[in-house]
Amino acid sequence: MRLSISPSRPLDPTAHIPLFEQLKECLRQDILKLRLAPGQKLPSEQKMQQQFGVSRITVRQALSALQSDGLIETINGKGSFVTRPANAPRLGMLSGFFDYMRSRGKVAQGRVLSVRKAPSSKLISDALKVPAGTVLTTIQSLRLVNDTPVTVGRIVAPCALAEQLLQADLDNEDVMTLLESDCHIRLESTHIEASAVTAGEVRARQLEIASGSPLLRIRFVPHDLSGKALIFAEMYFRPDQFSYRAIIRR
Amino acid sequence: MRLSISPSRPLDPTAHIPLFEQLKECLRQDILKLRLAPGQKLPSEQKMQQQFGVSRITVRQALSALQSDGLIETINGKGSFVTRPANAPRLGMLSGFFDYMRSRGKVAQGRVLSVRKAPSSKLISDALKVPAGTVLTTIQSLRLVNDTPVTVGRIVAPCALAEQLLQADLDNEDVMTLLESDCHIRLESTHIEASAVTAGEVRARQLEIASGSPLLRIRFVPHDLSGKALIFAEMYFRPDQFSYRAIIRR
DNA sequence: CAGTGGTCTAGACCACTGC
DNA sequence: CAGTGGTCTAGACCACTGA
Repeated sequence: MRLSISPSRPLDPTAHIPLFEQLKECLRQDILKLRLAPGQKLPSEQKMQQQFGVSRITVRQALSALQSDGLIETINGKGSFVTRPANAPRLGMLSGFFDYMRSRGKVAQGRVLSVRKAPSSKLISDALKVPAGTVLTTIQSLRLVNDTPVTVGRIVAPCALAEQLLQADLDNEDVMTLLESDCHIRLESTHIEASAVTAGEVRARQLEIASGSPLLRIRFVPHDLSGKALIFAEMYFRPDQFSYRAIIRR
Repeated sequence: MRLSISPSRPLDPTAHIPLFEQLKECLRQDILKLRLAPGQKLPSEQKMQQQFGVSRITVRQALSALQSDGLIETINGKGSFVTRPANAPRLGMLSGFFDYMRSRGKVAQGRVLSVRKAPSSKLISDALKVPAGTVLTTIQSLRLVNDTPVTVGRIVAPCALAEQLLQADLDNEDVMTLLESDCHIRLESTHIEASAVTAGEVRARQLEIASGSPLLRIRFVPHDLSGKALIFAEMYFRPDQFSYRAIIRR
C-alpha cells in the first residue's frame, strides 16, 4: 500500500519558510498534480508526523490551511480527503444553469450550433491574457427550457481545451461543471460582467423573440487555482425566462 | 486602563462546547455589540490566557477563527484589532459605484428624488422577510457621471434605517458603504439578481435616453452577520455607461 | 477494539514593533 | 529594551469511525 506523497523529507527547517507552509505547499502540489486524486484519502496525521518529522500541531496547521482553501475536507474518525472538484461551492448560479432548471422540474436542453477556429479579437485576448491573434476555438450554443429558447452564447477557449469540452456532454451540462468534472480543473474565481443589449436580427430569431427586445448579456471568465484565465464565455439571456442570481459573500 | 471584555471567566470547561468556540463567541459578541469598537485593540494573547484561564493555543484558535470571519486582523508585534467595517472586502463592484467612477477620474454625483413611506409589496416583504404590508420607506435616487445620468433606482428599508441613511451622505457615497461606515453594520453577504428590461417613459426621461432602450436592472439585498436582510435596492443602469462587474470566488 | 481526527496543556524560541 | 504575535514541540485525553 502506497499513499504516495512527494519525497519523505522535503522540509527544510533552516529555510525562512515556516514548516507548515512547506508541508502545505507540498500537499497542495500533490493535489494539483493529481498525485493525490480527488476523493483519495490523505495519510493520517500520525503518519505525516513521522514521515515529515514534525509535530502534530504543525501537520494540523497545514491541513487546516488546505481545508480553508477548499482542497481537502476532514472527517472525524475517518481521515482527510481530497475534495472532488464538483464538491466545490457553486460559482454563482451560472455554474448551475442546468441543475437550477432541473431542480425546478423543467426540462433543460443544450444544442451546439457551430464550432469555429479563428484568431482572437482584442476583447478576448485581453480577457484570456493571450497574445492578440492567437487562434482559439469558438463554440456557439443554444439552450432551451421546456422547448423555449432561453439563451444563446459562445464559449471561446484554447483549441485543446475546447476539444475536451466538445467530447464532454456540452448539451446537458454547464461549462463550469464540465471544467471541473471532465477536465479536472479546480476553479478559484470567476470574473463576471453583466450588461443589457438590444437583440439584433440573428439573436432575435434564435431566441424566438422580437428584434429590438432587451437581452441580458453576461460574460464570465473562470480562473483556475494558479490564476490562469481558462475560457471566455458570453451568454445572451431572454430576461422573461431567466435572471442571473448570485450570492456575494463578505 | 480597561480593555473591557465580558465577564472574566465565562468559559465552562464542563459544557459540551469547545473552549475556543466559547471564547470566540464571547469575543464575537463583544465586537457585534460594539463593546469592542472597530479599530480597537484586543487584549494581548497573554492577557486572555490569564483572564480566561486557557492555554495560548486555545486563545489563538479562537482568534484565528475570528480572523477568517473577517472580524479582526492581527499584526505581528502589535496585537489584534477589530476590523473597521469599511475594511471589509468589497461586495462586488456594486458597493463601489462612487469609488469606481472617481478612481477613473470621473465626477460622480447622486441626487435623492423622493422619499415615501408605504406598505411593502409582496416582492419586497419576501426579500426582507417582513410581514406583507409592513410600512417601509422608499428612497428614489438618481446618479450621474460627468453630468450624464447613469442610473435611477430605489432603496426600500425599514423606516428607522432609512432615516439613518438619509442623514448620511447619500449623494456622494454608496448605500453599502454607508451601511458599514455610518450605520456600523457588518455585511456578511449580498444576494444579487441581474436582468434586462425595456425603459418605459419615466425612466427613459430620467436617464435621458429613448424610451424602449434596454436597461440593466440589478436588485441587491445585503445581509448582516446574523443573516438578517437589511434593505432592498433596485437600480436601473444605462448599459452604455455602466456594466456590473464582480468577482466570485471559489 | 485500534485508528482517526478534535481539543487542550505547558513551555520554548524567534521576529517584529515601538519606546 | 519589553511587549507582541508567529512558529514549534511533546504529550495528553476525548469522541467518533469501522471492523
